[in-house]
Amino acid sequence: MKRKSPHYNEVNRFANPAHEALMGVWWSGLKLKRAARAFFRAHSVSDTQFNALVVLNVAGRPLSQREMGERLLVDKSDLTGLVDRMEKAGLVERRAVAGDRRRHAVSLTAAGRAELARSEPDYAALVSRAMSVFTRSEVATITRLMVKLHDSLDTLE
Amino acid sequence: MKRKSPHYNEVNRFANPAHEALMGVWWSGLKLKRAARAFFRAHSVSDTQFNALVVLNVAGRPLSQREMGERLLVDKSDLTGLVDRMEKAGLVERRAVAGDRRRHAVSLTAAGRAELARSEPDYAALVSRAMSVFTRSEVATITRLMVKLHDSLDTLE
DNA sequence: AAAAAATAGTTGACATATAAACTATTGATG
DNA sequence: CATCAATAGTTTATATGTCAACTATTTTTT
Repeated sequence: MKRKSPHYNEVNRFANPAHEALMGVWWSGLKLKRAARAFFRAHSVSDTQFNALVVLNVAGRPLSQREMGERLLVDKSDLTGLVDRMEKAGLVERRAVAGDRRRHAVSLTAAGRAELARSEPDYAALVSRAMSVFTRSEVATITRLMVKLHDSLDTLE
Repeated sequence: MKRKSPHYNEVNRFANPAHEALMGVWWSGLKLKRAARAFFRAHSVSDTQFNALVVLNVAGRPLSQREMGERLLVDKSDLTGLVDRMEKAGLVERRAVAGDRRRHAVSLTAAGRAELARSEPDYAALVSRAMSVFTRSEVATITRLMVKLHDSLDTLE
């Protein structure tokens, strides 16, 4: 199987090993996004919308748009359009929140749950395939190092 | 220093360790993008444009838009707008390619080189700060595992 | 309680990203 | 060389993402 694009560390010559490692994560993130996008093109939701469905499902309760934004790592202003599109597609619904008229409670509809059930098995298979090159120990290492990077990036701001 | 957002592995409960690891990379990529965006807001280029300048500089020769797209992992159609904006800002220029009238050769201008020289030291400092939580060995591990993931994702398509 | 600050969401302006359809050009193949 | 395929770039439509300014509402402070 041929590579479509050069490696980031072939394109660049990194003087700083830390920079090389960071760019590896950056590029992997981009590649994951592209792979997810390509995968979800065959489904009736985008990767972003799928993630939103997962977030709502995992929460197990309606979430405000702010809460969704926190969990999806996107700006609150993006939720307006995203929830609009998903509501139009019948995947979620907005409801009024008793006691706070600023807030909307966003929840899954039956159709949203159905779409999630339809996509998840294929998605899980894709993830397994992508990660099959790693040993169990390497998988654990990735998780540990990414949590560490996560924390480091949070303290940067 | 307080965390602004919950960990991805707090928000989700992953049944599959491989999925958890993959989401760690996904979220780190998102966080890196956000950090880069915030950093470059103080400069006269965006993070995407900075990366484009780096790619041109590392190549050491004019690149076609297709070549830039390959190295930046974006679709060729995005290069039209990106190069437009950068050309308007005086950072790069398009020139005709002798022998192929389809192609444009995109190269850095003096202003582009100057912007790169101005941004790079601060950027390098930021990278060092973000990666300072890792040992030398961990840095090498990240690079190794990300190259492996890279290859795995390429063979998926 | 009145004033000030914080919060939730929307809007508008813009940058970025993809896919599909299109034009122009070049290369490959009979 | 004549046709057909591939390539480079643009355009258009749509989705995603950010920020700043704004409205409405709630909470905090005084």
